[in-house]
Amino acid sequence: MIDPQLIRESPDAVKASQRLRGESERLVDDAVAADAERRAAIASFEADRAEQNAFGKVVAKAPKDEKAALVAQAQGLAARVKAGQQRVSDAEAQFARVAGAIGNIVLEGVPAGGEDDFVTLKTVGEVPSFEFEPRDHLALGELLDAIDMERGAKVSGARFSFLKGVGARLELAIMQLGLQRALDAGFTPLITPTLVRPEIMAGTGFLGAHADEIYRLEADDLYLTGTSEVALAGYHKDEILDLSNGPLRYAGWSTCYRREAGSAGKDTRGIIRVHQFQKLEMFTYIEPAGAEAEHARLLALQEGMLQSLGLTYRVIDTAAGDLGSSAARKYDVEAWVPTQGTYRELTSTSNCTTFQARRLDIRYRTESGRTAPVATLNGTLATTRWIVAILETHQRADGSVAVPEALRPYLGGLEVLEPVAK
RNA sequence: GGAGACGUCGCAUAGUCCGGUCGAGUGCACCACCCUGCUAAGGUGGAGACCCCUCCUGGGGGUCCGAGGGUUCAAAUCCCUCCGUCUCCGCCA
Repeated sequence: MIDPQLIRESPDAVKASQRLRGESERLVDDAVAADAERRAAIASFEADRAEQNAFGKVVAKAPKDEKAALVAQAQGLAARVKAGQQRVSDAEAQFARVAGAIGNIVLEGVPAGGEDDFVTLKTVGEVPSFEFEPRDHLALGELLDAIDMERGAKVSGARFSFLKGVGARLELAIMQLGLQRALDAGFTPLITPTLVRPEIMAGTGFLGAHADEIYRLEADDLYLTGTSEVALAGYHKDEILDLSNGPLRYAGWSTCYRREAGSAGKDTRGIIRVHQFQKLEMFTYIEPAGAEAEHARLLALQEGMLQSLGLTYRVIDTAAGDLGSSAARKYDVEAWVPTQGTYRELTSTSNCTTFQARRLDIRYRTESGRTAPVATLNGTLATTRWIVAILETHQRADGSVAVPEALRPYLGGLEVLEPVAK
């Protein structure tokens, strides 16, 4: 939810943002109208209510023989109050529906356009060259006996896998490395629930346009989360946070579930796009003024991880049309995947400014003692998909894979992953 | 899964049986001032959140007793649904 005051006072700014996203500008006019109706309904109801309250006191204090007449007199007033109350709740629902459909105001400098209109901010590392025909991550994973897609399919269906042996250890090592970096940067680790209530899912903005991406357990009316961001944002729902000692930073570790409903035929080979994976996610609650600096900080932590793993990558500034509704700006870090000859997303970090917090009613106390919505930011620190880039980048002619130094402590000192004879 | 108890404006509680004087009392913690004087006690006053209006360093009104409905002129109080917490029993890892 964007700031209602902004809709009222600067509808043109909101329209400009909608234009950049390629979304409806008329929604803004509708929201302005709904807001006016909402306020008119409230003013009218409250006047009636005040009258009723005053009258109620007269009735209570009246002598018995006058009560019956007064009660009869109050009935009309009561009917008016009830109708007014209905009008208010209708008007508020309408406003919430219309205003809620407006995406977050994109930040200055975000490129206009859709998925392909991103701007590359930088490219780091050399594109690796091989004196042999490089194998893709699944071929390597099978040589190493690290990835088993066939049995994944047998047990759970397409886009499920078993990580086995060094594959399983590699996933844990990546996660542990990320967790250590997060701890060093002052984040509090959280292992989060992966099943959440509908209002948490809706509050974090995941039940909008991409609702069909999400698994739902009908019998229990719970959703499986596609990222721990959902639980991390819901964690402080309805709270007034104390940010006087600085922002709150969490590192959420969870399994993530995605239906991949719209991606039939895309990335069908290997573990690039699967229904279930592990992810370590950073999440920050901060005063709005510090949000952009924090965004840079999250991005720097992500880059530090890729650098430590010896990966070649680029950083892109996602175009407005490709932002989720909660995000005001999003940077992706994409690693070079040799056998695909392209960069693939390993991390994503979004600045949601106050949009998400407003919907979840998460506030802090300003210096003047008032409450105001906080800003929230999130960013990936490690996921299962990283295995793809690591295996392919560090492979050798014999199918073995050099372990990046940063990971070795988490693999019992292992320096090379060797093919396994089956 | 069965049975029961409970949910009050930071925390702890009163109030609910029998609807109106609850515009929600009290204690602790908090803030300001006073008194005293020294790591404390006492006194006085003030304090919450949200929304609307406004002649906007202020004033006024409304809403909030877990959430949502209902009954009523009037609901913390009566009724219904839901959510949550606790206790006991059963079952399972």
